[in-house]
Amino acid sequence: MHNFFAQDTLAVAMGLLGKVVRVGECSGMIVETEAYTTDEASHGRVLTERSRLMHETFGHVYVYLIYGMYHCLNFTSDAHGVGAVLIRSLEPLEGIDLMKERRRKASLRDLTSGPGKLTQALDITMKEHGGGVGEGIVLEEGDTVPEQDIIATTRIGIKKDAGLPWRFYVRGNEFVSRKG
DNA sequence: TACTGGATTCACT
DNA sequence: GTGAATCCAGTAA
Repeated sequence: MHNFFAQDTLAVAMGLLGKVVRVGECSGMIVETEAYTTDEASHGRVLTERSRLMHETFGHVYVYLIYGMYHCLNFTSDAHGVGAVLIRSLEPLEGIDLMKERRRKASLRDLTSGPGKLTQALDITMKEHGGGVGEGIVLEEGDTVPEQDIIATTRIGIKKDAGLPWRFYVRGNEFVSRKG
């Protein structure tokens, strides 16, 4: 799995679709990702303390706090460049009751259909930041296909002049990739 | 040292 | 469709 993250970021973002993220007893299949490299919208465009992980590692967990309230889960990528893949949505698989409790939501659809939602459901915070994939946050090969269309219910909140990152998601049994 | 604004979500109209 | 919540990394001075 470590070599998987050495690939270029777009390949990693696409390859993550269908894989399963597990944190403790909770798990979900990745159904939407977003690729960030050195474009205007990416933290990786400049080397800072925060973005150093994107520059210097691959296969590591990159978590940041957004709007002072929500955490976003990324995996760093690209052995020879700068990159990270944002996990935008999951299809809940296991530990659904616990995830509902954390989210205070009854609807399966709303449980992990957004970057801030899934970190809340899986209890992912800054404590996971910098760890290697496979430590607290485990990635497994998926052995099923998504049963329902679950993609992030909100638009990407990137300022207009920054351009838009590549997005990958599953719709039906189809893998879709598009810019923006 | 002091702003500024964001890879979001939710409640409300 | 609109606006508020909330905090810290990045930036400018």
